[in-house]
Amino acid sequence: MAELDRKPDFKKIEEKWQKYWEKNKTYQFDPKSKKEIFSIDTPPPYASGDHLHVGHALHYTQFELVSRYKRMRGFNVYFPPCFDNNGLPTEKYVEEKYKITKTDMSRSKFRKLCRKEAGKVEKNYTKRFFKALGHAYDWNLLYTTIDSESQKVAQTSFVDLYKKGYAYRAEEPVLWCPHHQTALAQAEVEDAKRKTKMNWVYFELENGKKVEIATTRPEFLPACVGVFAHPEDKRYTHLIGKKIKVPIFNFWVPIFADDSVDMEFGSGLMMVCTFGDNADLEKWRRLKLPMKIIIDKEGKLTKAAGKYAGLKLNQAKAAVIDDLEGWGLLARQEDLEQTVGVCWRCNTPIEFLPTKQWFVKTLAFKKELIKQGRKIDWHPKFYRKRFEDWTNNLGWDWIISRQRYYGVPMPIWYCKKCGKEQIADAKILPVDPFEVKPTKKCSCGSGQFEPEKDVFDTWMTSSMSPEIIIKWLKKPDQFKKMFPVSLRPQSHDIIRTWAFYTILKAYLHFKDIPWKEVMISNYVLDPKGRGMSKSKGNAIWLKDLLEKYSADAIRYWVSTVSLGKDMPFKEQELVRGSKVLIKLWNSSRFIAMNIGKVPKTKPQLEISDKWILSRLAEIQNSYIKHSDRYEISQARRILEDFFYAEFCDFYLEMIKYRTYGTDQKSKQAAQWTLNKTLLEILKMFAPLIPHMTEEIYEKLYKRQIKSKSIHTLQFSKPDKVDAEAITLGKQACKIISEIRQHKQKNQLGMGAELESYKLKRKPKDWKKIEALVKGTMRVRQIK
RNA sequence: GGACCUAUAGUCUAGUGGUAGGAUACUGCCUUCACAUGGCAGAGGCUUCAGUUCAAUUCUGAGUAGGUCCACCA
Repeated sequence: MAELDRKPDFKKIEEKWQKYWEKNKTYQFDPKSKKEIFSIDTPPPYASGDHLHVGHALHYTQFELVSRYKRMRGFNVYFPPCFDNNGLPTEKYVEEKYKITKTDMSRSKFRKLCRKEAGKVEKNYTKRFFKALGHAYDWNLLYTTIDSESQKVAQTSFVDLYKKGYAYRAEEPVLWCPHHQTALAQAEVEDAKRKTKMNWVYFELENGKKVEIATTRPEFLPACVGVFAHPEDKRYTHLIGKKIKVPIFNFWVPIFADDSVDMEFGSGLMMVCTFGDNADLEKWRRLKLPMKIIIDKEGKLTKAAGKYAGLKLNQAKAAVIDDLEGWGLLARQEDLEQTVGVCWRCNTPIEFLPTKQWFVKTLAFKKELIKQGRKIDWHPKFYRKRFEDWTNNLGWDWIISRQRYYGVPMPIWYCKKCGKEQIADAKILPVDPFEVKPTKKCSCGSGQFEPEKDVFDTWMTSSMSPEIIIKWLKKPDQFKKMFPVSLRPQSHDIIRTWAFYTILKAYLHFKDIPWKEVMISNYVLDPKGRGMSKSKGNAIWLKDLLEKYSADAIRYWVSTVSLGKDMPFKEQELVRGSKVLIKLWNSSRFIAMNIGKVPKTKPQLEISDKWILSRLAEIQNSYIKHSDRYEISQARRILEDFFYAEFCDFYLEMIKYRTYGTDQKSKQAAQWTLNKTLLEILKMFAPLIPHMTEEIYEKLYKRQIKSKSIHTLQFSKPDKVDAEAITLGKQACKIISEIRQHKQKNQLGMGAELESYKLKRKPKDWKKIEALVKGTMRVRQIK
């Protein structure tokens, strides 16, 4: 065995092996292998900037550990890297970086710019993130969400859904972000709390009397289409069916009765406008009220709002309140805590705007989707409930069209004459309808078409990620063999989007589940427990950590985190990781110095050897049991406890008197046991700390084992456990601790020789461990 | 309003129907013999109440606190 340096140079070791793995294609998928395939539907990181904080490191490393573990469990691992460079984030990134808006240039020019920028970011990510952390991707399998194969899959998916009657176009009020000026899906709307004012406004009745109506959105007065009261509200029953005059605008609207009105809220009278909020929309739909639209796509008021036309919503609100006050129509104002739906990207409150959009039928399949969800193994399992809650509560079909530039084009044209849509033939996909014309004439006979301007919702592509990674269209045989894929790792915030849409698509296309298992990972919070982000200024950057700690130490920290729990980031966890690495190095160094030539055949083992080998077997069993359930942190803890508290603290001390001594048989038994135990320990640590274990493997084992890398080895089958050896070993450890305490109390070094020692209590089988204890603690006589 | 998760030393974390294990920080002792980025030792802890039980930190119920999702939000 070769010797190890006194101190390891972490950075040098890391760079060396990162290069080696790349050059040797250590993690390449082997399509010819007969091993069972384990495929991972990797989450694509947004290539929209270079903000890499420890949260990303955690998220991506958590399942990267799994890929390494599965490889060593004997699977043929299919682990593709990927980037999401599609959709809004990229578009916004480019707009911000160049200080432009997308309308400043042509669509194709803008898209080129987006691709260029995304490409730069991807390179940066790869080098400074995935490779710097030693991630075991097969880079040949790289995909991005905007590349032509992904576009083809997304478009093919749409064409298939259209043919099956699951995709339809309709004009109706949709959730609208005035900032991004696009329609949004329900999943893209989040709640935000804010303070606002409740305004008590006077409306005038037909008899000239005034009544108060409370509203948070007086700017919507011009869109008022009715006033509602509860049918049992005695204050107002006499008004039902009569008319009421809207202040400032002085038009009359009817007064209706409806159960949904809360008598306690406000004055008990509710004004309904098209569309101030969900409740308005609901009543409009149910009661077929008229529609008065007073806002445009930018969130400005239209001509229908009279003198307020052209103002933005919040300006209009201020102006209306001013006028109400000036004319004595404002009874009073109250502070109010309000929750509003906002765009998840820009926090702009969403509005309702009727527009023509494409939808995918979703509401009709709620029951089936929940059934599909139950066929999938969720880790941890309680997240399945969240999927079901979301599915049960869905109120809208999925809007798949977006009014953006950068994204996958929708393969649709519209007849200029009759307006009928023509969907591209599956054979010509991917297609940009701006660049290609339909081959067929419209059924009305016209050959003149208008291309669809909208692009797909980014989830239209992402929801097909299992199909994309295993090449649904390019390699149908492979697809058949590998679908559903093995594992989807993802974070919990996108269960309602990514997980949901992926399950939906697999069902609509194949009546199947997309993956067998889902692994939901955590958020890293800052040390005070808040979410980490660049904008909050509390992010801890990976770059800074990598300057201070080794990649393996960071990976070690990841392996301490349990699934399903968000955790605040604590730097002290990295200190522990660094210590474990040093301990592993030093113990290996000690073994290398003492091991000499390893006997080829199994020698006659002594009691301490049998003890540590039995314990090793027990550890191997539970390590595998936990890892198979993705309980990486439990597996790691069991392994680490064994390595520290039994292997280093006791076994290595137990064999010193034998390796330094003259009894060759005893020495060889110790060497044989050391050699085997350390190798298995290294293998179990290998997925967690790949650089350090590879370095030690190279120095100590490469010559005796054929494998070029520890990472392509498999875990050995655990030996049978010798129960007696375990009991005796435990007793020996207990007695050794007792003698250590004695030496400590008497201010003796641990290596000091003792003439005699009297045990507190002699165990039953003392004879079997007497020599071991005496030798280890250097005591001549034990009574 | 409904649902889910969590509650263990200053901090982080394991575990159990019967004396709660470890890390980190703190204190003390120990440097020829792998390791001071070390070894050994010390001090310090089960959210509250009720129930089941010979016995509850563990099981059951309720409460409290924190986190999360959904609904409501005129």
